Amino acid sequence: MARDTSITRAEREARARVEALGIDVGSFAAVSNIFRVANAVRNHTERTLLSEFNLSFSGFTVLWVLWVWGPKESHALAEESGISKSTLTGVVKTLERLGFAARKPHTKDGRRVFVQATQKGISTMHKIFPRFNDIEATVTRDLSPTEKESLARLLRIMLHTVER
Amino acid sequence: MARDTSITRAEREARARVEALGIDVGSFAAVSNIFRVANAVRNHTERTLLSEFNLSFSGFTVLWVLWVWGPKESHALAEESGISKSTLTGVVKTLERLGFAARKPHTKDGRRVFVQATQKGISTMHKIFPRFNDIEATVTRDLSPTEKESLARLLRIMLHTVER
DNA sequence: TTGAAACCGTTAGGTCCCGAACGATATGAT
DNA sequence: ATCATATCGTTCGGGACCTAACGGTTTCAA
Repeated sequence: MARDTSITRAEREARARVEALGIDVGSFAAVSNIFRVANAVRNHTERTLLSEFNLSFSGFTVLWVLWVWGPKESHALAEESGISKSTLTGVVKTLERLGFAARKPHTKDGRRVFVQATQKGISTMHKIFPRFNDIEATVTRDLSPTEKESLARLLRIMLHTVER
Repeated sequence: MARDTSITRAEREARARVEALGIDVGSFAAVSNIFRVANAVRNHTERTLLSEFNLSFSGFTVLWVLWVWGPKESHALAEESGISKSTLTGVVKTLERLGFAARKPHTKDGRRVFVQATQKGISTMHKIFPRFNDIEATVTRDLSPTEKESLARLLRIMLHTVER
């Protein structure tokens, strides 16, 4: 049986409304579907996995960054996690309360603060990440390995365009 | 000059950390790059365009759905916008305060409520949407039309997998 | 050495966001 | 006709999220 790659009713409706305005439908389709997929996967992950650990998606992201990169200064951690510095303050507070992360003042510069994952944070990531990857595998199960690679490649091109 | 399609330093670092755990790297790369791109484009759009109209990205999305579909009941509007019913209540309140949307009670069923875009809401969308599409075109400018179509197609497959 | 400028993380204020619980309304079986 | 059940939108509590403003710290030039 052929895979269903047809556009959704919603997308068809949107096009009809939008075509009159001289819109670039190709860009529109690409970008709006990125939002749809990201939103769906994020919500699903929060509900079915992260809630079990009292983690928000951002909390998970921040902890993941700390796990991958080791201790990081706040501004760099916020940047890498894709959130603002002020949001990070709150997220780290929550991670501290949960015992997943800790603050560590800079020895030389009184303004700067390091954040690092605790042992509990790391062992929790060891529990969560394989299950997170299961979700990633599930939501991409109808793509071939080549298609997954192609998808990642196209997104990397966009990322490169956007981030500078 | 060849386009830069290489993985980022962050992604390389992540792989090193993660490969020991028997992770499906293909799914990981595809999904995590979706989040990165979605986040970057969303933030950029809010800062450079939507803030001008005091709209959040969700507010914009909801108004966009109303523009495309016409009046909708709350539960369907929330579903279509990818947010919960309770969140929608707040977003619609904001849209009402801005004069972009209005509530309309159901004539037969006292529980149900219709939401619709006002004239001001519609004319605002006429202003915003072309500029939103400009952003979409910009962030995809390094993709060929064929690549954009391919990207949208792969995402539609995922959407189809996730949404049922 | 002292004062302006730059930089760092936090706080303040407002909206978004969710699940759970709640009141109001409708439905359907008895 | 009644009462349990289902459904609808809202409220509540708590965290996430942003920008702007802030206080503390460092840097660097006069």
